[in-house]
Amino acid sequence: MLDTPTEPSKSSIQVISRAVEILRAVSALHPPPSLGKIASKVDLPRSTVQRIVGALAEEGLVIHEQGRGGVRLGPQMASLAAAAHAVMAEDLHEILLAISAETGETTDLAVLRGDHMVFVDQVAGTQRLRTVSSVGEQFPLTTTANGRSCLSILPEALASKLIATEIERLNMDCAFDDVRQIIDSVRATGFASDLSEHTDGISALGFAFQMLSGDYYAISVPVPSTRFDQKRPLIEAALNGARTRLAQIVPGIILS
Amino acid sequence: MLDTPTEPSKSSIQVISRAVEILRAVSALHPPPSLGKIASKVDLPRSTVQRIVGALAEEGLVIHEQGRGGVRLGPQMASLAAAAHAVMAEDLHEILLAISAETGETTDLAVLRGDHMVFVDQVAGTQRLRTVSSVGEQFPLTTTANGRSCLSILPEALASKLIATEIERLNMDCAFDDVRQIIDSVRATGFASDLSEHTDGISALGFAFQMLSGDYYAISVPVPSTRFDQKRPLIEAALNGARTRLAQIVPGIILS
DNA sequence: TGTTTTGTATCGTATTATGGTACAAGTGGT
DNA sequence: ACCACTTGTACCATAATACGATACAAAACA
Repeated sequence: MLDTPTEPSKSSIQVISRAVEILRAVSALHPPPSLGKIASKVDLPRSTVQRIVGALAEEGLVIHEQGRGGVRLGPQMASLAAAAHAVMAEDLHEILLAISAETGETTDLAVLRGDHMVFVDQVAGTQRLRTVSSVGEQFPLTTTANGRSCLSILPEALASKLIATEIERLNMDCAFDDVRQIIDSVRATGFASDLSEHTDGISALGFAFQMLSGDYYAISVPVPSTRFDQKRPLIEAALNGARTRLAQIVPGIILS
Repeated sequence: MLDTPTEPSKSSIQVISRAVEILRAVSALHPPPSLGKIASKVDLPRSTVQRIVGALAEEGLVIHEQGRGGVRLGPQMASLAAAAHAVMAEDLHEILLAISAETGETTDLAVLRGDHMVFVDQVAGTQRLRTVSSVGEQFPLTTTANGRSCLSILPEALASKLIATEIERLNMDCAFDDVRQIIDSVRATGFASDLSEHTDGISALGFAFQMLSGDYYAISVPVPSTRFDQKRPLIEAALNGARTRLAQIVPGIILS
């Protein structure tokens, strides 16, 4: 039909491909687009767009703006979204379990929310002496392994802003460039560490990734500083395993 | 092809309907289902399911579990999900704007997270003397309008548990049944109120709803108690307008 | 007023998805 | 070891399916 030089467009159902393309267009175009706008954006006949949008609307994936024309993502989209989120949460939890099993240490999952890291999941370690922190707790960015790892993959401007505000907020005695240097070394090694800098006696190792939803997550393994050096290779191996696992289940994910 | 006594299945693209059905099946079946499982669940030939799943996989909406078979919701689903969430947030913000314009008062949006209400959005009122609270703040359930409205639409068991724990946590002097009675009256009137019970001098009126994502939200209008009685009819009207607006843009929404 | 864009509907055509069938690999039971 | 069953993958003739040009009323823009 149309030569597609950019996309091989292998063998699959065209309608679904087109429908997804339309959904993307709807979510991208900001004043709720009309059928014509969508048609020109995805380069399809208006009538074709009409049918597909009609089908999507019947499923509740899009809704026709009441009154004047316009198509927006619908509530059923959010419903499926929630399901997808739950699945990802499960996947991440399994990854935490694996890390914890390999290292015997506690493993944490945190997400960047505003200017804090917020713990959203945790798997306790099997060691007698183990670190504790609770889901929902908030942590700073510049002094923790997960915060630092997130900073290392954030856009330059945003990272700088967050660092500056946190230095001011916490009245830290370190200089802005000190933090920058730490972040640079995180980028170089792929791992962020925290050597008793946030909590005395606790060190941590971690890495970060950005979900396709746009959220920044970080996995970190905090351990008592007394055995940190000894266990570090083991933890790094486990974290690398988690990284490859993540890359498998989320193609195109941005890893630290 | 097949008689569909339950569903008229008007005129639309079957593939999309089937694809959505399959997506739902994938998200519902808990051990990541195989093609066969999906096929029997949605009552379609395996080969058909294979093609559709293949197409969905090419779009990243589902992924084949590595190793042994199994289909899960994919990362692109979460991506679209995030877009849908953003759209809903915009819609809600517009509703807040409308309420605030109609009443001249501040309007808040809160979501139930764990055992707290968390403010997620706010539109400031135009009155000289206006209430203030900040996004991210947390509020208890039993003494606030938005908390009470959420309790009124929560499943009975969960609501009871949350009420009990909060009474204990806050060392409240009121009895469990007192709160239950308040919630019952919320159910009867459709509005939850807070008459200077949470913050002295501030009263509020609100209602709650459950998004298709499963989250419980509440919209509330806090006003200085001095003018609460006078403005109450106006606020109720504005809130009712918001309710109908919500029902329009989110068909099937559960309102308080 | 005229002109463009909106949503909606119809309809003949051939492109499209269909689903029956088949095969190799792997699993669980006996 | 076996068999029975399910897994993912592939092929292909068929007709049902989605296609898209065309048309129309209404509303928005100029």
